[in-house]
Amino acid sequence: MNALSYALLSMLMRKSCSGYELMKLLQAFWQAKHSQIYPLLAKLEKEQLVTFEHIGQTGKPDKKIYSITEAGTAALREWIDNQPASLQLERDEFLIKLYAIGITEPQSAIKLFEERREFMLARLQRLETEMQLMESEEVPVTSYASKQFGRYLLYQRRVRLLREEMAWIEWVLPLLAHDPS
Amino acid sequence: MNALSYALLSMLMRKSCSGYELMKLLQAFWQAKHSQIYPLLAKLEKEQLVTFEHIGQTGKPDKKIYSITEAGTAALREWIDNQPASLQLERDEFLIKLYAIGITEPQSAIKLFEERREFMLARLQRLETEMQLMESEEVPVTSYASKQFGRYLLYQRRVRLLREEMAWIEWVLPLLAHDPS
DNA sequence: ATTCCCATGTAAGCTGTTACATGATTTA
DNA sequence: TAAATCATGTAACAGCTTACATGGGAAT
Repeated sequence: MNALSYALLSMLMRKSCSGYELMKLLQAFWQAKHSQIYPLLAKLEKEQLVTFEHIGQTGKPDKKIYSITEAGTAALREWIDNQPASLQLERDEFLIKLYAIGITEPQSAIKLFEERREFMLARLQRLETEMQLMESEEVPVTSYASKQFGRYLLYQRRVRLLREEMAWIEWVLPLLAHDPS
Repeated sequence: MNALSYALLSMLMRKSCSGYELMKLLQAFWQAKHSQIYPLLAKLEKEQLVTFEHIGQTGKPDKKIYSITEAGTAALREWIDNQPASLQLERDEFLIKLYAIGITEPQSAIKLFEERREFMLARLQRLETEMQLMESEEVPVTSYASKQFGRYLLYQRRVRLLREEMAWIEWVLPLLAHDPS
């Protein structure tokens, strides 16, 4: 059982999903390609941590809707409660470029930051619409009782971090523009 | 040439380092184990993007000090200027647990967040001492002219994001504590 | 006494990406 | 007409982790 397995189980706690849907939703906090997800779901099904139901569709390919089982729920709870939260890694090519920013012309540096700002802004806007959707649902998501609570906290964190990165970019840009060289 | 190769070249632009030192410094923005770094350095040396000098030491193992070559510098600049900054991924097991936080007792949730806070606080303090060290150096790091400028911006970003995550944790904790259940 | 730091390297195995494969419907 | 979306799967390869290997000096 690797981290991605638990990420899938975690998603399925909120609602039953197809592999395709899981791939989309996972982008928010544990990016994975379909070629990794489909075989893993099959493995989890073999281990009876999830089950699936075949859904025939017209005009679209058929799909499998996966649900978490009681054994799956137990395995997930066990992991959350007892496994130390070890792993935490970041892979961001922008940061590599940033480190060696002095190697380029100031113009290139400014371009790099402006592209980053556009990218982050687009992300932030997508996130904010998703959050509004979440908050407009019947069941309030802002209390521990809600099944959406964890997701809500996760999105709050992402919005905060994105805004902070935007603020950092706005702080950096003048330092590049007013360069005397 | 993968991203890690450019990360190594990027580090070597600032100063020549041993593989061991590179591994330590890389933790700041592109975590990699020594078993990945040493063979890659050998490969970069074969391609003449870096050179090394053998340094004999007493009481400590000998080491190789790697330096970036002109070809290496050119390759790095080319990558920074012309390759679109695609990749950006996060792998944080805490976020998986967060998503399914409703599955655990509020006590477990609180424990999870408090551990996260301690971890982040320790990181923040380490970073802040490193930043003070950087700022106390003779050469000012806060302008484009400095070789440390990129590193300084990177650390500024990290401090900001860490502080924001701390603020988020402080915002979440009361929501968990004042839970009516 | 045990663990950590320095310092480099190899081998086995797991994780993750890219490419191959299929195919109707919708959007640009 | 080309590309994107939905939807699943396999195969080959690259990236990354864990374990094996060595060994003195310093700190706990």
